[in-house]
Amino acid sequence: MSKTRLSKAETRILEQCWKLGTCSVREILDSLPEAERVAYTTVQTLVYRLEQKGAVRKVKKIGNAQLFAPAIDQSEFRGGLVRDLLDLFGGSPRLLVSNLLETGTITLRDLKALQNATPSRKSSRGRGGKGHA
Amino acid sequence: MSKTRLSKAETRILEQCWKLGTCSVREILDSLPEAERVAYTTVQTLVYRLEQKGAVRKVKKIGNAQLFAPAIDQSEFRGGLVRDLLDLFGGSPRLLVSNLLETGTITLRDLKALQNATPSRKSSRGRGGKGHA
DNA sequence: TCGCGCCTACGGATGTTGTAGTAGGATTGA
DNA sequence: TCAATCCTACTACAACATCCGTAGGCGCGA
Repeated sequence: MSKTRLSKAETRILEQCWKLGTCSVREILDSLPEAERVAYTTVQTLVYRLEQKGAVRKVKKIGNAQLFAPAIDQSEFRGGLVRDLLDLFGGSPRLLVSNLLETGTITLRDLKALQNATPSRKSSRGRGGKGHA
Repeated sequence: MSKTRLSKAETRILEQCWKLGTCSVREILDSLPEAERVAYTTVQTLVYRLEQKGAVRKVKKIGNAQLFAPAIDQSEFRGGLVRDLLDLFGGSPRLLVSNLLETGTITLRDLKALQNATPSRKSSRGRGGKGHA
């Protein structure tokens, strides 16, 4: 699972699912900001495709409305994206962060803050957190 | 420029161009690892599209073979990718680096090393060419 | 000069994505 | 009970991406 790539629009919908938790097509549609409003059936199609790809799943039926819930974890998903991106950085996360620094996207101050905020995991393979990759 | 998004396959070809420098379609093809080998004309099409998009340009003709060279800078290109990815991290580079840390993709030690390696970006424009890690 | 092999231009089959319409079943308020 | 709603399933379709084939041009060695 979670191996299939999601398109831009699909990702957008999945994001709303994360935001909303268990939700219906209508709720997703309504949660989209004006500027991104599309037709009900458009959202429906995207949700459908997300289900095909295993990114969301049907969890319940209320009346005749189907409720969906994200089937993949946000951080798991992000991890996949990062991995993809990393490929383009020769697999070097350091190069990636370097780029962030070079372009001023992130600052040394940020990094420092992160270090302090990060529970010093000595054994980096700890796998103690939420979810699972 | 460098505003046009490149597809996965196109990016793959562009990468080879960066690796090879000025090169012909055939050279690109030959440089692809076995596993990714495609037809000559496929590479040709992709190179052609890269040219359309301004990512490579014709630089010379040897015999009847056209030589191409990358027209956009690798780090410039990467910057765009990072920006895209960042959108999915709520625009927060810190979240991104956080993810890197959480997943053990990068370590605190790495970060520290980067900090030391980074000239406290007041003035230095680290225009370093091919600093491969 | 000829033919062979490599090159380019063009075209096309197939798949994916974005967007949405329609038909018809289920739900429900009056 | 009935019509107004809302939902799902299916279909449509254009734009784009991927991958490759063919036709014909060009350069070079025999």
